[in-house]
Amino acid sequence: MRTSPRRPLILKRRKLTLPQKDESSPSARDENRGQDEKAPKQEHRQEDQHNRQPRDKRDCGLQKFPAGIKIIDHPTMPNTQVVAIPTNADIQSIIEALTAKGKECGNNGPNKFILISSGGTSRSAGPAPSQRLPAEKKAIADIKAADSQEREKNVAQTPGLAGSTVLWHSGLVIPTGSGETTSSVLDNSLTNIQWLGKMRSDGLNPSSVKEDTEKENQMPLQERVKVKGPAAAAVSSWQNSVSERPPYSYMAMIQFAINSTEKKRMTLKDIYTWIEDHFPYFKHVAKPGWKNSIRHNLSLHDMFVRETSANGKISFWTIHPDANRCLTLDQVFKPLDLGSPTSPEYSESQQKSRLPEPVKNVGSKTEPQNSRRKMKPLLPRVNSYLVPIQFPLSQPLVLQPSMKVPLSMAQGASLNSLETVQSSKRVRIATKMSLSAEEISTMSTSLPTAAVKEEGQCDEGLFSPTHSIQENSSQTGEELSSLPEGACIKEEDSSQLGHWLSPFASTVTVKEEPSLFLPDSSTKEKKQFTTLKSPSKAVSDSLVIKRRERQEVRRSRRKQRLALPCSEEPVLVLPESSSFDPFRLGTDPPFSQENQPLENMSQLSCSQGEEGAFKTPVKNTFSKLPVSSTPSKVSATTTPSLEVLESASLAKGSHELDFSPVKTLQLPFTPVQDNQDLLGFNSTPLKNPLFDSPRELLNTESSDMVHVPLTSSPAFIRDTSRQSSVELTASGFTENRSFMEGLILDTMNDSLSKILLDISFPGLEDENLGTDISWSQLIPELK
DNA sequence: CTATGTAAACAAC
DNA sequence: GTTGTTTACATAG
Repeated sequence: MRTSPRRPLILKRRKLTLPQKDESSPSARDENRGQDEKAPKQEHRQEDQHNRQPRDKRDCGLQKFPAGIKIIDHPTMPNTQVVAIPTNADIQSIIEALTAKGKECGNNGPNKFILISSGGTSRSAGPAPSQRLPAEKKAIADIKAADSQEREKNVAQTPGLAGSTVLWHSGLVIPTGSGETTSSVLDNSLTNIQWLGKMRSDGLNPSSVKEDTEKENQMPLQERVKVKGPAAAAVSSWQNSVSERPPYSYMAMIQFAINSTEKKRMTLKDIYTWIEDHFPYFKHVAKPGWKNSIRHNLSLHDMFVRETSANGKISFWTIHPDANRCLTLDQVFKPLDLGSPTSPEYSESQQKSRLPEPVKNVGSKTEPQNSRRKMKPLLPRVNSYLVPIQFPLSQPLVLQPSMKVPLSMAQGASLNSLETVQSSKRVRIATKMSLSAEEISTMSTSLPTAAVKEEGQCDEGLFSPTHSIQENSSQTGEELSSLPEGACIKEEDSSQLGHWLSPFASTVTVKEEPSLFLPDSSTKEKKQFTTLKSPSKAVSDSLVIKRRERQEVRRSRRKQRLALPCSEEPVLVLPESSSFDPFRLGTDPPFSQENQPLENMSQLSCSQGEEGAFKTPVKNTFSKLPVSSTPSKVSATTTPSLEVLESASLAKGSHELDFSPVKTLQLPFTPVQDNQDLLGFNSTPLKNPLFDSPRELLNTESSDMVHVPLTSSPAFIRDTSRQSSVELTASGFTENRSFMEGLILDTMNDSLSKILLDISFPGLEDENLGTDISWSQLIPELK
C-alpha cells in the first residue's frame, strides 16, 4: 500500500491477486488433490495387502509399527526384513529392539534387518518403502512402460544380488503395486520424467518440440493429463509438458536460453521465444505477465548483464561470466532422466546462494508429490523431477563411502555447474580485489581468447562476447578504482583484462551504482571508456553494462547478489586488497557462500554450451499474443482476447498458472566419481571416522539424515548406469548427507555391526514415520 | 529473512 | 508498443 517515493500509488494489487489465487489455484488443487488423495489411500490398501501376504516369516515378517515404523519381509532374502524407521528415531534403540527380536526368532525368524531411515514426510513416506517391496516388480514394469529408461536395464542387470531389493523412493513413489492406483500415481511422476525427457530433446531440437507442442496444444491440456494408464502415460507426459509449468525459475530459464547460444547472449525477444519454444507452457498456458517477469528477472539479477550495441538499437542480455554456470537444458537433463532433473533446480538454488548443505534440500525434496497436491503457487516443483527409484540392495557390502570428488562425468556437469558457478564467483572476487596469480592465469587464458574471437565478429557492431564485455566493464572498474567504490564495482578481472581489451576499439559504457557514494541515488552512473580501436576494426562497439551494486540491497532486491560485499566494505576496495584475496573471499559472505568451488568446470562447460546456433527466431508468436508483456498494459489493451483465452483455460484447470515456478531442488551434491577404493563409512562425510561401533554411526547419521531429498536420485542414476550403482549412490548421498541410509543388521551375528548398505531415500521424510515414536513401544510389537 | 513470482508504474525508445 | 527499471506485494521455506 505504500507509495514509493517515485511512484504514485500502486492500487489494489491485492484485489487482483486474490482472484488469481482463487481461480487458478483451486482448480489446480483439485486435480492434484484428487490425485494425491487417491494415491495415498490406494497405497495404503496395497500396502496392507502386501503386508498381509504371508511370507516365510509370518509374524515377524509383516509387522507394522504404529509409529510409522514398518517391518516387512524382504522379498527375496531369507530371514531378512526391511525396517523403515523415521529419521529422527533413535536408531540405537531400534537396533536393540530388532536385535532382540532377531534373537528371539532365532534361525527361523528374521535375523537380518535392513534398516531404512527415511524422513518420510507425508503420505507416501509413511507407508514406507519397505512395504512396497513385494510390489516391486510390478512397479518396475510400469515404470518401464512409461519411461523407457536405462535405469531399468541397470536394475534388471544387477545380477550379483542375491536378493535384489527394490526400494522406492518414498517421496516419489509409491504406488506400489498393482494396477490402477499405481498407474495414477506413477503417471504423475513418470509423466514428469518424460516431460523432462522432452525438454531435453527440445533443447536439442527446438523446432521439433514446437511442432509437437502446438499440435497437441489444441487439446485441452487438463483433461488429457487426467488420462491414466500406462499407455496414456506418454501422452499425458506430453500434455504435462505443455500444461505444467516447468520446474525452473525464470532465472534458470533465462540462463538456459542465453547459454543456448554460442555467444551466450540473447535479446529479450529471443529469450521470450526460446522459452516459449522450449517450455510450451509459457506459450500456451501462462499468462502474458510471464514476459514481464522475465524482464523483471533480467533487470533484477546482477548476473544478467545487458549489452548494447554501439548502435544502441540492439541490446543483448548476457550472463555475467562470474555467475554463469553455463546451465543449459541439455546439461540439466543429460545425466539421466532422474539425475538430471535435480540439476536444474540445482542451478537455481545456486543462485540463491545455497550451500550444498542439506538444509535446503530438505524442503524441496519433501514436496515431491505433495507439492503438487498443494499446488502452492510459489513452491518449488521439485516433484516433477522426482521419480520412483529402485534401489537394488545388493549383497551386503557395497557401501562406499562417498568421497567428495568432483565429477568428471558429463552427468555430473549439471551438478557441477552450480558449484562451478559458485567457485567461479569466488575466483572472481579474489580477482576483483586484486588479482591472485591463479586467477590471473585462468583469466588471462580464457578471456583473452574470447575477446579476440569476438573482435573478428564484432564488425557488425556486434558485441564482444559476454566475457569480453564484462571484462571491459571490469576495465571501467579499474578506472573507477581510483574511487574506492569503483574498485569494488569492478570486481572482476579488470586489471588483466584491460591489456587485451585495449586492442579492441570499443567504447564501453558501464552503468554503475555506487551505493557508497551515492547513498540512495538510484541514478546510475554511466561511464564510458574509449580504447583505441584497432584500425582493422573500424567498428566501435559500445557496450553498456549495467552493474548494480547495491549496498543498500536491503531496500531493493535488485541484483543483490552481484552487489559485492566488497563494495560494501571500503577496506576491500583498496588496491591493497589484492594481497588479501584469500581473506576477502572469506570476508565476502555472499560470494563465499554462494559460490562453491568448481573452478574448472565453469570455463569448460561454458565454452561448449549448446551448439546453440544462435537462433534468433523472431517469432510472430508475440504478435500472436494479444496481450502485451506488461500485465498492466495487457489488461487495458489486449484484455478482451486474452481474457477469453485465459478464462477458458482457467476454467478448465489452468491451475498451472498459479504454480509458482520456484526452484525445485537444490542439489548440492557434487558428483562423485568412482570411489571404489573407499568402502567404509569412514570415508563418507556422514560417518565419522571416530565411530568405534556401528551404533555410533547410526546415531550420528540419524541426526544428520534429516535432509536430502532429491540428491539421491541423481546419484542413484549414476549408479545404475554403472551397475555397481550402490556404491556410487552411497557415496553421493553421503556427501549430501541428506540421504537416508539403509543398514543391514544381522542379529544372528548379534552385531549391529554389519552395515551392508548405505542408501538414501530422498522420498522418505520423517514426518510420517513420526519422529516422536518411542522405541520402547516398538519393542513389544517387534515381538 | 530470503528467494521467487507477480503485478504494476514509469521511463526511454 | 517494446524494453528496461523499479517498487510493492504475496508466498514458501
